[in-house]
Amino acid sequence: MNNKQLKLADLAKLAGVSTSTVSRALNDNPLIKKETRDKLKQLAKQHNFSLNTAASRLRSQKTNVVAVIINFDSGTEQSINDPFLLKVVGEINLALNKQGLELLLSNSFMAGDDWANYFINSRRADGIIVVGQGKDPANIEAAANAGVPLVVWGDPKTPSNYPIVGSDNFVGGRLATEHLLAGGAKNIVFLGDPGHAEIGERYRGYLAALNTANAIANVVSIDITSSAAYHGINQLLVAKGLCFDGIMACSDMVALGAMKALKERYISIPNDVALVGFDDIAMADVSHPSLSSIKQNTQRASVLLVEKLLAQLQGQSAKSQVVEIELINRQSSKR
Amino acid sequence: MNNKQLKLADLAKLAGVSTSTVSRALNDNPLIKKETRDKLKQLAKQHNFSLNTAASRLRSQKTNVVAVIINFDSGTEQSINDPFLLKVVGEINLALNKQGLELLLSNSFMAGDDWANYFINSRRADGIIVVGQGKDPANIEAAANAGVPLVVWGDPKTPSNYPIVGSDNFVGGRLATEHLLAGGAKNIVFLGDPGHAEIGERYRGYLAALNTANAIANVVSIDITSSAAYHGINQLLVAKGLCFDGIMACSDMVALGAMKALKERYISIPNDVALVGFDDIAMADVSHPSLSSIKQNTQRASVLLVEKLLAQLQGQSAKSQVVEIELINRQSSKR
DNA sequence: GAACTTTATGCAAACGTTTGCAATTATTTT
DNA sequence: AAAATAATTGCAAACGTTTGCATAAAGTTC
Repeated sequence: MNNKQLKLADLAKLAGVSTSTVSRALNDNPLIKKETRDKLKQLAKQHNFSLNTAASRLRSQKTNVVAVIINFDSGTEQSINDPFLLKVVGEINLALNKQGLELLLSNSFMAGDDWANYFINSRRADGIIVVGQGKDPANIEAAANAGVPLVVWGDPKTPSNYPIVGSDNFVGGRLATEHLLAGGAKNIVFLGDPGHAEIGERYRGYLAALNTANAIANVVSIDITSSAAYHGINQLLVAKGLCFDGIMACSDMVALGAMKALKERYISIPNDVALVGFDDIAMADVSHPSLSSIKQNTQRASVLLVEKLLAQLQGQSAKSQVVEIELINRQSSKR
Repeated sequence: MNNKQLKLADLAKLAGVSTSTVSRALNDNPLIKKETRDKLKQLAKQHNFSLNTAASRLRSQKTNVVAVIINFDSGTEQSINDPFLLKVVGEINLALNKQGLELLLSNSFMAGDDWANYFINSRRADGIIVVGQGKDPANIEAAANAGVPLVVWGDPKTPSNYPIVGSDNFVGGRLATEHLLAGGAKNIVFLGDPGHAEIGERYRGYLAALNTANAIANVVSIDITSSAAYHGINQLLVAKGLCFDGIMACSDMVALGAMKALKERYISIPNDVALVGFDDIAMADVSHPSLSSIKQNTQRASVLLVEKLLAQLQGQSAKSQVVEIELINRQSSKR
């Protein structure tokens, strides 16, 4: 390795041109003759040169970095280890990279409350992708009002002055519930916290389906974790016995926690209780019985999120958008 | 929001001091009187000021950013969506934040082959954490030889000139196998690719345990994905019938894929075939039967990784370190 | 109270790019 | 062939911090 770090000026000297020319060449600026551009790029590669991004960012006021914030409700035990959220982050990473953008992974612990300040004013990033609306949109709204390029993964139907991309949670909830009803379930428990935006929509979808079928709602409001679900269902069984024959879970992790509780009591799935989850994480297919689920198209959503952020970075505006969902029919609901 | 972005000089003018004083104050430099420091910090907060990191990085030659590279073998289908890898990233994120460091999430697609160049020379990050050794350590070695502060999550026993933190895979493999043997299994399949460093160690642990018990080895070499495991076990069953009564899987995802294949054929777990996985991901506890597994202490490992990286950033050296593992005994191996 | 040490602050020069504008060269038009 | 236009390249001034050194103020010693 070279002892001292090459800079633009050194490269320019080597090539016998000015730094401006090299800078432009490396940025593929058509002002520079194609021939010269290619020669300089090759020289740079040859000498293992790479631009100092700090200097570049300082001068150009652009970072090519996007901050991704995993946004938790303060009350939840749901953590950065949640498989679905991490899956979304993984997909966003791929989508960003495809656009030549880098991903600064962050969370409310680092960023504090004033995201505009922490990320944008400080030139850490050009824009923000928020994963999860949380119960309190104050931070997001503040950032959006400050004019920060910002997109959110969440419930697209929530009125907002920033674009939200997410699944059609209402339809998802309805589909799942209708599917359970069609399978013969009469007493379907909704397992999850309707106070959370996305889950609230799923809940309303659930209610709509029940309403059409003249069935009665039954909510067990719990935190979005599998262990909360496990305990929630356990408690319900202890308190009231097997008073239900279907569960619409607000997430697959929650569904799996519920399944565990049922299996431990030798309650048959799907015969005694049918179950549908939400998210279609890898585990759903591998669990036994395999878990029927509403599949969220995270890949498509991630591409959309990045597109909409890019649009904002270029001064255009962007709207919320719903991503299609799909019922994945597996064993846990088969009758 | 203020129309124009405040800079250090503006703040200095407001306070009636020089920019140097403000800069030092905000960096908590003891050269500045405590009283002045506090006053200036408060002023900064009041005006929603935040340092331009681009300028700061340019001048100070430090970024406070760590690049995390998810390092895949080129041949594998294992993806950024792998729950275990993402879990590790999540833990590393927390550990970094605790030290005031930020996390640039990357992968070989963005970084190319010359990591020293892409991350360090370009001042994108001060150091690198590589998650996964991959089969070919060339990129890692090149970066380490270039003097880049670097740590790796992987098999700590692999000889290297860079610190590797990871579980005691040999002992893990041995423990798992001994556990299966103790449960009465005679023909234990090792499910995984021993060519991979970490898995190779697990395999050797498996062999050691078999050796002591005079049992015969049987390897089904597959990619580290649950679907590869599913198909691998299916094929084995088709080809040779139920020729085994135990499976030591190289990961939980792999174990879950195998379980699915077994259950579909109504092979009882653990009675006909006992199973132990590796990683102890969330799913292991939630699956049915719950999956016995070798628990990797990712949290502790992440803290160690960050510590060792920090040491290198401060010019000290750091050694590879083994993190304790633990057998989590669940239903899939109960006899 | 002069000479020194200690403490607190300011001056000004970097850090390595990008980019508006000027300058040069090559090409076309008259 | 001169004039006008187009195509390339270079000059030099930013971008907003940090930091070595100089300076000023305050405290200590003889």
